[in-house]
Amino acid sequence: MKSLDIAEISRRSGVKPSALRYYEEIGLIKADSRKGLRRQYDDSVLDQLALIAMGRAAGFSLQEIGAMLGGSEGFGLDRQRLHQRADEVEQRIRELRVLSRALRHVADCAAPDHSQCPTFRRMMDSALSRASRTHA
Amino acid sequence: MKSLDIAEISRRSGVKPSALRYYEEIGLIKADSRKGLRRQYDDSVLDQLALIAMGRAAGFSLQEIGAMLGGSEGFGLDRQRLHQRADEVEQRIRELRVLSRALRHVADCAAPDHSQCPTFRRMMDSALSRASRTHA
DNA sequence: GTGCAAATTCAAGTGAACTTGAGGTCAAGA
DNA sequence: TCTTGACCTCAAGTTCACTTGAATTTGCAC
Repeated sequence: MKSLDIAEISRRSGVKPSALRYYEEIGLIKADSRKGLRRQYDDSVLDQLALIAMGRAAGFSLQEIGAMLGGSEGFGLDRQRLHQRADEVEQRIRELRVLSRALRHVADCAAPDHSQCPTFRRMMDSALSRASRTHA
Repeated sequence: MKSLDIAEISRRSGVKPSALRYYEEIGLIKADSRKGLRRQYDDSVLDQLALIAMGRAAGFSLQEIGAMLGGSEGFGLDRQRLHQRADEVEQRIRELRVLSRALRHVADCAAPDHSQCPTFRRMMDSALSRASRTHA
């Protein structure tokens, strides 16, 4: 359980000190002690920060992420909700796979107008039908 | 090539009229005509909007998305860059897979402190080593 | 002990992506 | 023709996630 200062945490996580203070302010992470005024962190915050970054990448707000990670505090940890969140992430992954394929298609296909291309149409149509179910 | 009004586009895409006007303002989409003042859209904008939504989900800014989709305008379309973007999307997908597994793990694992759990540690360590390569 | 680079707080500022509101226009149905 | 509801423009406001700057404090190398 070694203690790391804010600069070290910042260096290892890629998150700026100002952001680390902000995360603390909104209750996402905490420094386990102070050396004078200076924050000292347990290295487990590195895990937390990695999860936070992934959560952000998945499109969750910091509040939502806080609810997921901090759920264990004060007796919470809604396991069903967590699986639901994982489902959302997997849905997002499916979207991104379509996007990746679409980008590569556009990069490779000679057709000037992709809306006519049957391959492209097939991709978009399946994406669109899935999307309409989502925001319906 | 049927024309749809802004309400219909909004309904089918899930994007609010105000956002559609905003997208037009920044050059992401365009209405192909006006009926009086009112915008009339070609239904191909539905494809574009779906791609925009996926791009947003992948974490790209509207400007970046504009550069990807609008590249064909005025002779651009950097195919290599597009493959590079697809690579980025696939990297993001890998992150999200880790997140999904981490969430399900936390939901299912009885351990109170996951930083001790070897399964969890393995996931996080691989994620962390990949992350450090990214922001190094 | 002295100096100073690096930390701290707190308030205000920033950029992205929209939304809202006020005031005006107009297509279409009764 | 007249009404009316949906659309328009343009400026200003909002939220989120931070960043920046000013004023202050302090751990640590010398």
